Amino acid sequence: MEKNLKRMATMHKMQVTGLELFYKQGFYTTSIDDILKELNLSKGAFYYHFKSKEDFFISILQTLVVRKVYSMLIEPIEGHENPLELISSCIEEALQTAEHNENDFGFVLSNFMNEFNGKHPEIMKYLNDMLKIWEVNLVSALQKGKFNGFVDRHVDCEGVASYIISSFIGIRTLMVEGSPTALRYRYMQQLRFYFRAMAHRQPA
Amino acid sequence: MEKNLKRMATMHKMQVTGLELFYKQGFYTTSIDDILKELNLSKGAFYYHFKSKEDFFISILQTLVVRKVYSMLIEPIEGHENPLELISSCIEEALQTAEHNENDFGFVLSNFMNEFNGKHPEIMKYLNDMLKIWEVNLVSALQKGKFNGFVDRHVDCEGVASYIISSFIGIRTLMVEGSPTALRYRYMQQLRFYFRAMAHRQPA
DNA sequence: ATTTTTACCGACTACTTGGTTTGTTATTTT
DNA sequence: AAAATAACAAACCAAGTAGTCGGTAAAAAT
Repeated sequence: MEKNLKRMATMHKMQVTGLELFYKQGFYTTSIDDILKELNLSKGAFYYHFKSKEDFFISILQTLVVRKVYSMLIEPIEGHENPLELISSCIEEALQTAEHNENDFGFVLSNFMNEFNGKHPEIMKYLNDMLKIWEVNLVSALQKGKFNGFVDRHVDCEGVASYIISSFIGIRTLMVEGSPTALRYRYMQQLRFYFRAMAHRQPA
Repeated sequence: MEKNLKRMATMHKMQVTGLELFYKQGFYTTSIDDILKELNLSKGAFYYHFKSKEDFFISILQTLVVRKVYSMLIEPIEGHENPLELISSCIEEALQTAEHNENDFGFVLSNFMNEFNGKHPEIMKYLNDMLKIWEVNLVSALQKGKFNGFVDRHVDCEGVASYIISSFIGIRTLMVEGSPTALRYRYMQQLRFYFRAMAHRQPA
């Protein structure tokens, strides 16, 4: 067990640094040596734990990225309050986090989708699945909101969910360059305007 | 003059094939040899016309990409009709074009922004400038729409413009995988819903 | 105490990359 | 016709790249 701990610790260190550099510099433009140099480890160590660079990346998706997505985008919208409020708050927080992170390079999922598109179907499937999970949770939150009288019953929940995801991917892409604070502010105003238009009309 | 024509022709061929492959496979993951192989040309030819790979790419941006953006996103929204109609039609057409293009890899500008972010400030500036041009034209179209009584005067044109751009970038990223037709349909419905909420209330 | 296994080192291979350089050929210019 | 130049071809180079492999120190198992 003690042994396994050491193994896990080294693998974890590599994965964390790997994600950092892949996110910052891209997968294909980051060499394994780049990662190993940062950790003072050697090729031997890497290929002892992982069988290839791709295998390494997939393990990062399965361990680190999936958790990030859950904690940032999915868990915050669970609950019985007004989903339109939950969702907009969740997105605003995600944007603020990105904004205060001096090294922001966009939305992890869409960045990698962009890079692996047409090159690696297996990895694309992982990324798509994660987005799908977010979408499903958005849809069910909205449907629950309908049931609880927060959301107008004529609203197309699937449509709204994918529109939310689209605009989020886009604003995250825009935020990497240009003034993120102003962008976030404007974006949130429009998102809330969009949400108000589909809120349940309270009988006066 | 005949000479200059030949020169231009060869350069143009290289740029077209270059854009094709860079767009499909990415800039850093496409070698110059890949492009030259497709054209049965040699390294000597390439470095006779262009001084580096980066220089080559910038020339592609300045000649091909800029025109594409203008003809697809900017010219269609010029006019004195209802800008909300012009914009939604323009976007729908852009999405349909992408959809029927069997080799679609997303929105050219955001794809490249994604790839060059943090790596090449000069190229990033070119890409940002093009996006900015689109934004400025969207804003002025909306403002004109206000003046002509198509758009509600309380609308924040800058906010709407960047929200449109965000959602477009996002939907184009999503469309590369998954069912583009369904995505486009849902997206356009939400966009039009969003637009209706900001249309000038006709006095009944 | 001895053997075995874990976790790692670092040199090495085979290959690709952007870019240089030295030709070569057809076309102008003189 | 001779010289010059434009437009390429192709061999070449240095710097990387992912991945392999023999070795090794320390810990675990026997």
